[in-house]
Amino acid sequence: MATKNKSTRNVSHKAEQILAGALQTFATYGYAAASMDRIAAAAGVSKPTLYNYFQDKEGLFKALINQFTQDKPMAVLEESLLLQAPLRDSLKYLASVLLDDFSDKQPRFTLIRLVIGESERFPDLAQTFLKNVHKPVLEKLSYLFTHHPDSKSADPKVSASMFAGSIMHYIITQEILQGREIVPMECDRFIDGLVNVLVGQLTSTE
Amino acid sequence: MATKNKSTRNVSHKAEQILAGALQTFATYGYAAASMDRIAAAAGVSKPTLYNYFQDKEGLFKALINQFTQDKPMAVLEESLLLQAPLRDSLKYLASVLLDDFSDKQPRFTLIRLVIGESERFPDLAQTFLKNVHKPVLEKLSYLFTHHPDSKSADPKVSASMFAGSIMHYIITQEILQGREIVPMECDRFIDGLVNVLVGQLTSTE
DNA sequence: CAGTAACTTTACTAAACAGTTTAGTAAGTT
DNA sequence: AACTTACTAAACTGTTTAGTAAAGTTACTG
Repeated sequence: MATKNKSTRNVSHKAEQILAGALQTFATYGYAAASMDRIAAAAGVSKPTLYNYFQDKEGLFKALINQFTQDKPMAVLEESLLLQAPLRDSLKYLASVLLDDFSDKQPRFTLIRLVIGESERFPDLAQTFLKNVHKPVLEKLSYLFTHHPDSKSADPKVSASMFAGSIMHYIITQEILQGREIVPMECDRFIDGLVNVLVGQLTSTE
Repeated sequence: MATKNKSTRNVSHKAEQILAGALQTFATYGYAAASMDRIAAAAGVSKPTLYNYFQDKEGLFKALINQFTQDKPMAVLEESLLLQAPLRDSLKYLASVLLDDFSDKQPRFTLIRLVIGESERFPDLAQTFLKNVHKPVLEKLSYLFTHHPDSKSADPKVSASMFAGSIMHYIITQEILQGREIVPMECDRFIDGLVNVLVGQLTSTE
């Protein structure tokens, strides 16, 4: 009785199973080259079951991307806490959260690659990504650069964009484009330098 | 007699014609969903001619991407000139070159999208992009942050990465993901703020 | 004029694809 | 036992695909 209860509480267990297989397959092949047969096989599910849970390939893809854009990466972090800690520490913590801490890491990077790569064919997914994932991050950073006592930022929105942009660019070049050998940059060194530039490196030697 | 000379001097005119059609088609559909028939039609060329100039679809795609990674965006800019001008001006000029000046703009952004989107299937193209396009930009910026008298950068490589990363991120969010409405940011304000943070905004009010 | 090279149109093959249908199975419910 | 729900495996439809082959067309060249 530990392994079953097929149709009782498992209302959407199959749906999650399908989404997991879809993520793996879309990540490997991209949207167009990922066949529904392969997705079904990767999910351990028959093809008609795919169409039982999702209307068509497009619907499955959109559901997959939308699922990822639901869980905001930094919702955990209270603004009040970030304002109490030294700005340097808060930013370092935010950087580490965005870069690799918890949350499996690789699926998130895959999502970014898919959203960018298919943005011409699925522009609404790009908009959703910006609205649900990117914009909240920017706003939290802007709030921090505006209200934190340590901040001397002349333009908090630009500072926020630089912070988020530098990190997203780091993810793209190092993880997505696999540039660890061609343009090497150690993660901690990057975070340190990034925070130093944005908050001023005066307090570090003291 | 003004329109023809079919096989005389036009040694690779057809090849360029095909590449132009391929760019347009790959940009619209992505790699997998761009059919050779559509590419031929877009290029104004018959399908067998495609295969006369390129071995197969993969070869055509690689040739297209490699063509773009040949012309470095900042090869024009002499290091000596950049060192003589105020750092602020040099950086602003570099930013405007990377963001929109000359070079049609849109094809370059399309290239970035394709390289990112297909990086799983064509990892060697991603490597070529990093080596031929991204790395030279980083090195020129590093050189500038290291040797320019105005520069007080504690870690020039990180400063270079922040500069290039912020601009690439701006291109991705604003142009590729079409975020002008959701996360608006005026281009000049962004460049000004970016340069101010990286060189210090002291000299601007004076 | 004959020849050649580059191209065209047309037609084809073999495979893969999205999506559907059919037939059948395993389980829980009444 | 009969019914329902949820699934599976397999075959099938119609379309699209990459890539090739054949035969005709155009224009330059000797």
